[in-house]
Amino acid sequence: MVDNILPRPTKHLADEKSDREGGCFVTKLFGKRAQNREVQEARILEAATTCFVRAGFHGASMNDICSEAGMSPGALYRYFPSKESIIETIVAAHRKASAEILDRMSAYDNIIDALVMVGMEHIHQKSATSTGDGVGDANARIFAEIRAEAIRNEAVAAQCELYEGQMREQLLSAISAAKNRGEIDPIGDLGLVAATLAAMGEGVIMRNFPAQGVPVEALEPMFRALAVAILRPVKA
Amino acid sequence: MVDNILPRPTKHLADEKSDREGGCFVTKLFGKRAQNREVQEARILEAATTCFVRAGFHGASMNDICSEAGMSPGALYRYFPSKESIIETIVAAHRKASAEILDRMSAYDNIIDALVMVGMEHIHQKSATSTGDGVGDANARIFAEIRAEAIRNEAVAAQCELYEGQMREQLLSAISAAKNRGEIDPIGDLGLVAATLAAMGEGVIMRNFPAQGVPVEALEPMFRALAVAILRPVKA
DNA sequence: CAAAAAAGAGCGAATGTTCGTTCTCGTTTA
DNA sequence: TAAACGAGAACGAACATTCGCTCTTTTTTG
Repeated sequence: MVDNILPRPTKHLADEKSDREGGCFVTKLFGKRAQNREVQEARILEAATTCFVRAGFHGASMNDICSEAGMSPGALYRYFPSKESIIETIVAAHRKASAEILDRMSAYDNIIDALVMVGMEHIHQKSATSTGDGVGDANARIFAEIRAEAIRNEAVAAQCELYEGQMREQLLSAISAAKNRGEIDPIGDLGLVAATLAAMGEGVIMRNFPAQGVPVEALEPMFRALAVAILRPVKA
Repeated sequence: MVDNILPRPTKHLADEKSDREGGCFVTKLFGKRAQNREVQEARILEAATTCFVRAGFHGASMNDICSEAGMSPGALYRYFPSKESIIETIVAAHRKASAEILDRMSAYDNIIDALVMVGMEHIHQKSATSTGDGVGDANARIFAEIRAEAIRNEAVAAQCELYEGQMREQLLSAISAAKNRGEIDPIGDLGLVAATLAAMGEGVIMRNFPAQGVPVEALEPMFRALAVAILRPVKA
């Protein structure tokens, strides 16, 4: 899955050569060829995301993706070794983008505001592997697909766990810090409190209210009420 | 060899005959054959549910379902005309079971208690088309699968909408009744409030906390806090 | 009521299609 | 000039579904 950096290896002389000429090595990493590779990979991921949003991971065929990317199967398979690897890349990008939203919590000195920001940013989030001009609810659709896929696909589950483990930790440490400085008085066990907040937030994200005509601003008080109810800020 | 070419024709006298003797009619509806049909259909649905929980709607093949049901494809296809129809039947049963939990809300004179009951009952809910001795989290798994399938499959989306429309109405009328009798002071628009409650509840159900070692009782205060935060009961 | 006919139930091999992937070969690039 | 790129036909496996057939149950007929 990771070794798609050197398609069709024929490894026997490769090491000798890269030892022999260093210029080749630099070209490999930063030259036109390498740049093109990145561009093509991005093109494939974007096309795949479009197809997956439309038909799901299993409903979209490799031919669909090829057509969407304007590429033949032979070409596409030079960049990704399998459909599975495309799915895993997209899942990882999606969950990573979610995790990065949590990084911004530290900019807030108020845990409630921080949580509201996390929720609202997720609502606004665009699919990490598409350039925005597709269906508006692409992110919510992909998210539902990922949750279902994680149940049956171990590799996808591992990708989710990788980033969601980080998210759990960040959430937990933010909450316990707020508790320690006397800002809140959460109901129940902190781990459960964090998990419940995350699960309830996910429920709203998946329901994709903006696509149903609900204005995004209307969701802010909902997130705030949720955070207040579970964390119980103490009066100043 | 050649003369058995016409084995299954001749429907022409059927109507006359069923008019002639009512006994046939009764036999058709309640006789051994009809009973057997129901038993077989249930057997297929249970086997299909097991396979779908294990591998998803698209990951499970008809052969898998046949093996699980101890039945040949030829036999199975006598009871369901397609895989699609099995999926739709299971989806409808699942969503119907959810909707029926809401029916019990009317037994409560307190809207908060009623909502907590709805949440907890969903946590305890077993898949409607299986006889319980399978994986404990079958219901949550199927639910995630349904949500993803509803995005791409119009028929499944319609089944969901049918029952979820009922659920929305029940929730909305319960909330507005409580508001009218001065029991609560909900934040924001009632429709949005109901939708948010449902979405957040779904998030918890899908996360399937009991399967992750969280005791079910621990979830009750979470549901209660959620309901209190969104509906804001007024002090007596 | 017995015999005959029809319909139902079941099996498992066969069918036609779709799909992910690979192969072959011509073209471009460094 | 050798490696990378790319196109598109081809391949083999898997899949949902159907077919031909046998055996059993129900219904009709003489």
